[in-house]
Amino acid sequence: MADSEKRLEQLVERLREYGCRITPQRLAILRILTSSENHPSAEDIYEQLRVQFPTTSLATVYKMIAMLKEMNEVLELEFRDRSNRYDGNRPYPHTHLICLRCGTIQDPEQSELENLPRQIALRAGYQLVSHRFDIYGICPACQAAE
Amino acid sequence: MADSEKRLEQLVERLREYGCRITPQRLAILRILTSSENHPSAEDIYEQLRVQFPTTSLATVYKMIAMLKEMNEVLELEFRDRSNRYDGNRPYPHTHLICLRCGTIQDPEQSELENLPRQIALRAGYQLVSHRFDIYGICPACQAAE
DNA sequence: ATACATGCAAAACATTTGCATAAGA
DNA sequence: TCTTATGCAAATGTTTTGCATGTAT
Repeated sequence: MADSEKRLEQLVERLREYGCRITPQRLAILRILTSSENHPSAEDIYEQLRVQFPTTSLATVYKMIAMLKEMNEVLELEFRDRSNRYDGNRPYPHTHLICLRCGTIQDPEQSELENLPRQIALRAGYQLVSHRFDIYGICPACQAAE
Repeated sequence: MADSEKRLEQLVERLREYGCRITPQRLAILRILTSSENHPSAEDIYEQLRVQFPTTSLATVYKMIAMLKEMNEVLELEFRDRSNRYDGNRPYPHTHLICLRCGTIQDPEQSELENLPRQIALRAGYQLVSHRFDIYGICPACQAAE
């Protein structure tokens, strides 16, 4: 898909500006992140990475993610009871639909949250930094399967 | 405060119905939870509990929390990078304002999310279970202090 | 009396860190 | 060449679990 290739090039450029070396492992991680629509976990990324780099480690994946977080180029969705999940295509806060059965995370068509986070923050005197809006439920496929 | 006492009695009643024993430790944990406006962590609860029960353990706190979660009588706000935080007064999903500097968690006056989670879930064919709406920023006190 | 709760210690588990080796620039 | 990245192993920190002892009912 053209979109994910464009995003890949953009990320490579940003890494270069940032003074990072473009290693084959990093390129592969970026490719996995940008071509992924399903918010992979670090483990997911690692599994895919091992296809090309059988001796790679989870530490490499985590170090790359840490770097991308620092650059605000990946969105981290934290879960204490499972692995964190990552979105390298939309690295800004946005609404997520999360299936509690199969673990799928998708972005709904529209979300109309608009500037609610800003309004609420402002009203309470907070300086807005970020927000998180997750909707948890059972996805259509899991409903059909039960 | 009358509200928190009423909530406490309600919880004790629910525990009894559930077939749980009302131990002094459990009563104290409930008291800490219901009288707390600042979304304590398990550690916070433990520290307060130790005042009355110097030999108590974190395991006791966690086991009690697990029981209350099972009964849907406590809301757990999960954070991977810090401790989870708990709300025993409003055990249903609601909007949170979270200060990234001092860690305070408060509930905004009004939130006008209304039935947005339900609408979005429905539109995507999901069966709604729960949601999470967190707004992260810097609270007024921390802004003044910098 | 007896089933359930407590509290200690050890386990679990994702993520982070230290460090020697490897390899981009 | 020389600095940065990799990948192994060990550490971290919160939450969970096992089990012997204690206790509410």
